[in-house]
Amino acid sequence: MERKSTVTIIDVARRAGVSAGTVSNALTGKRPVSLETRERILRAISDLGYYPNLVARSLVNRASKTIGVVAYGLEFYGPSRTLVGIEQQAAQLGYSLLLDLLHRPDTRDVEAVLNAQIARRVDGIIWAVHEMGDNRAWINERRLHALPPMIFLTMEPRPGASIVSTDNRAGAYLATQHLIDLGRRDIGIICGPASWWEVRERLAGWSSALSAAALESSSLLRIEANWTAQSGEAALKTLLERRPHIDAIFACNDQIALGALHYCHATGRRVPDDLSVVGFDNTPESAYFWPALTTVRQRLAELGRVAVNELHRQIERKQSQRPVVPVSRLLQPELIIRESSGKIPC
Amino acid sequence: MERKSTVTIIDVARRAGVSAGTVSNALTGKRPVSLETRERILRAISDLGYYPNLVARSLVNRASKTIGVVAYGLEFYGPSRTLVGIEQQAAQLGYSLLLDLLHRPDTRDVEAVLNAQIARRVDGIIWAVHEMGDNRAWINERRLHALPPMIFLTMEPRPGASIVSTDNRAGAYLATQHLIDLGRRDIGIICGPASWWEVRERLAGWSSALSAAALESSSLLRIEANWTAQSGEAALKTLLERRPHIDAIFACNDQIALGALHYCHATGRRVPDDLSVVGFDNTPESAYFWPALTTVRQRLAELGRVAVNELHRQIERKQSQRPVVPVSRLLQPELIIRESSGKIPC
DNA sequence: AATTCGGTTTAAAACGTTTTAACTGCACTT
DNA sequence: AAGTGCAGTTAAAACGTTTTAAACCGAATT
Repeated sequence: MERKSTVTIIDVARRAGVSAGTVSNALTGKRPVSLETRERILRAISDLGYYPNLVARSLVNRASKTIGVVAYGLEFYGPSRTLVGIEQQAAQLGYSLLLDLLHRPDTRDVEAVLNAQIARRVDGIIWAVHEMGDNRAWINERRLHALPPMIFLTMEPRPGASIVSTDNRAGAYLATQHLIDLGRRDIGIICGPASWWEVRERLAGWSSALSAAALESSSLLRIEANWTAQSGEAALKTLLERRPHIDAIFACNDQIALGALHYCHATGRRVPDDLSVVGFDNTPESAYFWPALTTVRQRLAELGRVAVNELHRQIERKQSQRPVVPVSRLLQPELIIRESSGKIPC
Repeated sequence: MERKSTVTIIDVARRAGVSAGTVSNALTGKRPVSLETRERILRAISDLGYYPNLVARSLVNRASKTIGVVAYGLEFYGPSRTLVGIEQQAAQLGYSLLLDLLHRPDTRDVEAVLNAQIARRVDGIIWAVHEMGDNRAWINERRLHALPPMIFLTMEPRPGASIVSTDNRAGAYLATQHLIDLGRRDIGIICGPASWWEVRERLAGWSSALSAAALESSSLLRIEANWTAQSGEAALKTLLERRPHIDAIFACNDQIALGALHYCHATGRRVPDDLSVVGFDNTPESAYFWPALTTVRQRLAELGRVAVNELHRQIERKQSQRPVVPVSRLLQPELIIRESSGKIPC
């Protein structure tokens, strides 16, 4: 069990009185090795404390059993939760993770990071940077074809691209419909930056629920925040100055909702009676906001796991020379009803 | 700029009418190449769209420009924030990150993950799993000596180990002293699991501040929670049943504090008048709790950056055959005073 | 004129695996 | 008795770099 300076497959071969190729075969099981020599080899391996050098293996295999992950905003709940899901499933399937973070989400110039990952011979890439602005301008079918298999998270459908995403539109619809069902009639939305695709989807869900109920969804009821509690508080203030009789708010994430709750407390508004509030994400803390937050649950870890599974399938197809067909998946969110939303008091 | 199936350094050499070694020299700059041939080489590189294969480079260099990160609990604020710091500084210094997550924080059997990282020839490892129970039993000076350079986060000092950590004891002392200064006399603590080293440190800080002020720090004033808001709420309930006249709480993280606030609201206690609450971490949301939370700020991203810098230094020393001397660093936290703590009302 | 020298360049040998193609025995057919 | 197959093994050739040791060349020194 001693780990010497560095013991190679040749040392093992020598000690087992066999050739390096045979040791390799015993290890990978790709071709048969007699029981007796296998045992001798295994003993030699444990005697010497041999552990195969995966770098050398990657070089000859032209595959590294590594998935590249490109992410942004890991300090936020959504992305980090998703990463956990990615790692779990990757580990399950025997992959390691090579992690790169973008420092700005709207980076158009992705060549450097893409090249760095490819240079390390990742078998596939999960692009976990949300779509916003034109940070997807570099994607086209021809380009994708020249790259290793890729899965994009949270992105507008595009020919040739495999996408895994929460159904944001459905989630926003659920939240809004819930408020309508409670008798709310003036339902505002505090959304994230409209340059984000998922925000536009949530806006669409909100406004289609309102239209279906013949309620107003004018842009006067809509205001942008930047995902933080601070911006949520400021947004609600502005919105209420503009439309004082708003009786419900759909906040596009739980932090924004938290800021909104804070503003209500500070100005003496009662939640849910005067103003009902619904968030999005179902962060663990949201159940302990005051009052406990009604919100839309995304299965973020599941998102990551699904992405890895799909990527794995594509990698296997590619390595066996079969054609890779892009597949996209939409995950359905779910409404969690708590105490920040309620009927209009009589 | 065409990316062919795979273009190697030999293709470049051929096109530039030069040997592979010279291309390598031009690229790495390790030995001189005449201006004229360098230009020819660079042109060939861009003509062919060549990008060096880092796997091959790692094999011969026996160094991968990769840092291994072993973490736990990435879905929580602390660890994910730290990881962002690690990534930033690593990218700055030209390292990639190989990420492995433990699924249980108290895993004693770390051989598998350690071996996997070493097999991929990481240049160094950041062990970002907090110390708890005996999950550090495997560490000893001899063992460390046989491993690549390692930095441990948040761990009790040990001979031979390099450690980077927040000064948890000092942070707890700050929080408690603040409550004492406000005139509070019955100061409880809701801590995380006492098997965690950082929790024991915070307990020590709390009790030493109380002792210094000649106040009680009996175990009746102390209760454990499991870091979640839910457990924080339950803990405060129990604590108040046991000691009804408690007038201040130091919560060992912001989530626990959130749960405590929630319980106060639910039972009609006024914060900060009836009960002052101080948290730990300074999560972005804590400023928007109701009331805004007084808390202890840890510089988590900085923690990660410091760890990478120190690891980098050790890697360089090791690669140039100089002795690697372990170095530990304690980062000082800072008290952020908001509205959840206040003087005893007259 | 012969020697030395420093800047460039190169062919070949690593790095540690897997794969290929060939070669054993040996049992089984014909 | 010769041929066929098959399980097991091996030496050598990849994989795509960097490094080593040697060689080259023109200028400067003796």
